[in-house]
Amino acid sequence: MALKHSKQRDLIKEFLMTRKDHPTADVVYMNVRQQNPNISLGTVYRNLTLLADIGEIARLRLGDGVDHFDADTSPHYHFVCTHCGSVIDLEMDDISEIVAQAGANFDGHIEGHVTYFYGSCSDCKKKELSS
Amino acid sequence: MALKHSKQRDLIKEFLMTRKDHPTADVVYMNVRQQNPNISLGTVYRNLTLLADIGEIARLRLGDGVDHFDADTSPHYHFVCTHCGSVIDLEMDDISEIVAQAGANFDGHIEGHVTYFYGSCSDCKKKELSS
DNA sequence: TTCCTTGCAAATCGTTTGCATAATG
DNA sequence: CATTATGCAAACGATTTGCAAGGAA
Repeated sequence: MALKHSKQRDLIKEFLMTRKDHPTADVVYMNVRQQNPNISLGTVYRNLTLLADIGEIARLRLGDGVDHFDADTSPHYHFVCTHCGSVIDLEMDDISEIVAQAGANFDGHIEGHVTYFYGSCSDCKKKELSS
Repeated sequence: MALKHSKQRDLIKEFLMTRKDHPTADVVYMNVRQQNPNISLGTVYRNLTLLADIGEIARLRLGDGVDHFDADTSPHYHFVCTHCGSVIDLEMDDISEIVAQAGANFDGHIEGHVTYFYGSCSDCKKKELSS
């Protein structure tokens, strides 16, 4: 299972690093195909999974039934707009103390947590007000 | 769209109320079929979705690719064991102040958040130690 | 040459849906 | 009677996988 270089994998990672909007596998596929029209969707999925497994990218499960991917693996939280589906990084203080709170009355071992926020993004909020 | 009574829906809700382990649609189907062998999986899905939509049950998306359902709709948090997949209720203090923290530097409107914790449940933790 | 990676297509899996029939109010 | 709900099977959408061929070390 030694990792070998692959042009496709490089392309996928490079593309992901240019985006801050947490694209899905399909969006990655559409875009990467412009550089390499022969790349297959299966290859995109395989590489996204591989990159996520080795920690070079993050896989986001945001309850919309589709996985999103993020080249930014630093700890941060996401906001999901329930109107337009956009996924936005939040600038907020660390809340990892909730892990300690969760473990206080629990006899297993808590390794981490998944948290995301939802509501209306600023654009959709404006549209609501003006309608 | 007036709701009509249905024996199947009652069965599903009753079954769910007897369980604290947050079963999936398939588990509901398997069990409810013992009372009504003719019930179809489609009916189980339709009713779980309906009950979740009207707020009588909660749909849990815990990143394992399968929806779980919970008859307990009171606010509480869940723990997911990454080894055996079990889903357990946590007894912990309210952490909804994280919504305010998330909104501090955000110009959209945050309506809520999804949070769950993961790690090893007490049983799996024991097995790890003894191996 | 070894064996990891790809492209392609078929397969999987959870979930949804169309339709004719049955049950409810 | 007007409608909602059901059973069945087919359809779906996202993701995974088997396989033979291609590419990296």
